Amino acid sequence: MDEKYFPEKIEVKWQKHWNETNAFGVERDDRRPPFYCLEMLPYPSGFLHMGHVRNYSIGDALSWFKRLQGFNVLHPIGWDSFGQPAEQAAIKRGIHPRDWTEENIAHMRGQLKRIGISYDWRREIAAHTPEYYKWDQWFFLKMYERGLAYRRESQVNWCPKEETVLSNEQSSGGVCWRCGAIVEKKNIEQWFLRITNYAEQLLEEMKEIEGGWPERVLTMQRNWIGRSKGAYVDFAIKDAETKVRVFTTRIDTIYGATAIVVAAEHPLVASLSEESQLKTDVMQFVERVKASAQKRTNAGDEEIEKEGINTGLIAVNPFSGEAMPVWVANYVLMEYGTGAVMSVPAHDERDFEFAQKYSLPIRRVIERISHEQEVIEHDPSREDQSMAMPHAFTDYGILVNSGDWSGRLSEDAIEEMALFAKARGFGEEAVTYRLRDWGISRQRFWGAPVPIIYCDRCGVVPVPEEDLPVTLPDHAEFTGAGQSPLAGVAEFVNTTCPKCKGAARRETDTMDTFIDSSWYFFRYCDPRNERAPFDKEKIAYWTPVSQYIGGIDHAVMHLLYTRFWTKFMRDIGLVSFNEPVKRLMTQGMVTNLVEGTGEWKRMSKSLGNGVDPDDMIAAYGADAVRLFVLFAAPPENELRWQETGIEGAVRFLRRVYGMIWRWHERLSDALQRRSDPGAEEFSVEARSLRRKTHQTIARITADFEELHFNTSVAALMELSNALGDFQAEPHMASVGDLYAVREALESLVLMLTPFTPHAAEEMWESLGHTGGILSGETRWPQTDEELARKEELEIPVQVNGKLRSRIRATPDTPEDELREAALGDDKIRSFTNGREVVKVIVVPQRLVNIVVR
RNA sequence: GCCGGAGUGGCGAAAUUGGUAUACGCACCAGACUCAAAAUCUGGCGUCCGCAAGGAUAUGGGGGUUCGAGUCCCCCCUCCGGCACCA
Repeated sequence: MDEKYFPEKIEVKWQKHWNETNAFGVERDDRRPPFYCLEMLPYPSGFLHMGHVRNYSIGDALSWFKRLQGFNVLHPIGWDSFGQPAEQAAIKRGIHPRDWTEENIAHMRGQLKRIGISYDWRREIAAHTPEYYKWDQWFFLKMYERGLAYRRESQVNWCPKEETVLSNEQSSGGVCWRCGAIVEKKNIEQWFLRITNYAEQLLEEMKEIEGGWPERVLTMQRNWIGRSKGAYVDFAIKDAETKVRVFTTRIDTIYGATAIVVAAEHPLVASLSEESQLKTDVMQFVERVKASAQKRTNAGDEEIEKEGINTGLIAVNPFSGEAMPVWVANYVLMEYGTGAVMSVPAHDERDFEFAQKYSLPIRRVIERISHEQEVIEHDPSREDQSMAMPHAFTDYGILVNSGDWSGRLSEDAIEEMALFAKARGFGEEAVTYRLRDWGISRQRFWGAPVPIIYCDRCGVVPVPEEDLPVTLPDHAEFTGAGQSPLAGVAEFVNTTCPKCKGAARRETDTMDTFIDSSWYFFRYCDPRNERAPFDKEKIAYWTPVSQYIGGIDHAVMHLLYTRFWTKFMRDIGLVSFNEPVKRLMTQGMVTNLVEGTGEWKRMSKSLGNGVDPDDMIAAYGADAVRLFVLFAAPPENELRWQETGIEGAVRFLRRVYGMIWRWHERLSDALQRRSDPGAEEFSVEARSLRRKTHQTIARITADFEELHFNTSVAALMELSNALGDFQAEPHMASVGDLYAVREALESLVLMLTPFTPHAAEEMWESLGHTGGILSGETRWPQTDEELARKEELEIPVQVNGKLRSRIRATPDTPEDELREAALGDDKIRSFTNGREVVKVIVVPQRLVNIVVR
């Protein structure tokens, strides 16, 4: 041990030690409890940023803690190495995506090792390797077999900048999740996964993770799935064989329907236009709406002005028999429900706005319950009055003007009217979802090829399992044009049909990279398996993931897909649980001041407020950086980067290191073989130090379970402050003193391990232990409740709830003694003098409150 | 608009879940060491009154429950995040 703390020296030394001893390598071991600590796998952009450092520091702290508690801790890392940036590099610089990706991985791997994150590196995986993406393709085939993967032409979200399709999740808010370009609509043939089959389960089984996942993530997923319970109702079209089906959550308002409104893309419009029954102005309107919908964005735009046109068709309300016009309008979405709605202006804001603009009748059919009597008896001109309403009345209430249904409550009518419709054959109860099927085709090179072959004779033919993987060619031309570069590689495209052996073509689209990340953490459990994605027994031991840590940006995309994937894996018998992740923590972002603005913003190159982890490690050491990152804020909060904060972390480490230096010789030789001192050998100060030690252990152990790292560090600082205040000089210390100091230092060092593993290893060695912290029987320190108990307490005494004095007591001073001591206290007497004591509240070990009048 | 989260010193934040509000750290101020600076160490640090002892006051605002509220209940305000013509 050096006298001074030299992080660069210590860190290299222990990283080498861990590497040589395979310190973090684990295997399935049925005698030990597993703990699976997982951080979201990084995209190999080339450089680690502070967000990564924070993510992995959190995971590493938890991993070390669980490891020291005796768990068999799986802590792996890998690379989400397919995707767009590699292909951009290929287009711009003519470098093959694979070369670019692998160079980046090599560099980032080195960075991770320099931070000293305790990964089992033997389990490292990368999505772009055929050994990995073979299983992406395998899963695709399994879904195809079960009808969960299908191909259809549809309007998709198209990123004009990247020239590729985006899934619904990836174009949330009308902009590309990656580059921020405004998303366009385009019709294209592509592959989908039937995630909507799992909509109900994705919602229902959330119950199992409530409490373990942040509320806001669950809420976002709930909103995204967007379950809505209501009913379908069929409106017949007059003088035609056809009818139009609407979806409504408010069937109770159906007597107030004064029009049917359909989307521009609605089949009714198309079919009638073919028969030339539609007027040309309607046709023109429909084309105009369709065209503007393609350009439409809702990224911060104002609400689009509602527009519509009367088709001249007449629909018939199946409940009332009333006839009403059919309109086409831009505010009805083809993608949701049936693409047709019944317009009830009196009870829906949008319909109200539309009706006002086009002077459609507004008829009130629900009244507020409290005014029920008045309304029915004193308001004969109700219809006229409701014409003047400034807003729609959207609450539940009581039905009026609704034929036989008048007088019913909305809640009851909603159920009964749907049943009635079903009995009469013109409708039924229905549940709709906002969730759409997952479009996974990408017109890109750098992804897993969709394992499908098109044969002129046999049609769509899946690649046989034994022919997997369908590998990417070594050469392709990267032009950036709007189709997959694979289409230009003849030896890839041209193949033989697995069925008829005739000439055939391969699918040239690749799969969304979110497929890679939907199941990667299962692969970590068995990363080199060549016969299956993983061994079932192995994942049964390790999964579900005990704790997952990552950014909030994946709250909907990745975390929804992986839940879906797990449910599918369950259905084909690969796992026996519903949810892949028991506990999720979403870390806050790392921000830095943007120069000249006074604003804290996420670190980024373009804002010039980025901080390079390598620079920080070079300046302060990895341990100090990690300590600061975990101490400065609770993990889910924003972390404001402050270099003075790191300096504080270094100061603390130097202080602790200095204390070890001061004591280590005396402690390691004098106490090594001595049995525990008797109680009488401990001075008051030594007993007090031991108390602090054991209180700290208890506190930190509890904090770790809740991932409260910041308060853990604070507690360690307190313990080190207590050690600093401990007066004895090493050479004069009594046996009791030495024992107490040793206990405090060893506990301090062990509990520092999750935060500053390199420094902890070094100090642990200085205290006379060989082979490293993980060797032998080293364990997280245990609290001795007896020693942690306070010997003497200061009990606050309040008069009428205000603190007025304190009295000394022991933890087992009986209640009445506390009461007498409080009442007898001089200061208290000055407040109670001449007043009547009404009541004395004594909370043992806590406080006394005297109520006077 | 709907849903979720949060408002505590100059700043990041604590508060054993109803019991001493502001732990720990950063910044700042004073002192020691130094020719000086840095580093280090010691002390101070919510606000107001006071030389002090001490007192008053304070957890976004208002009300309530309670012996006692940052914490529980009601109303309001502000900020952050998500979704948004979803019928």
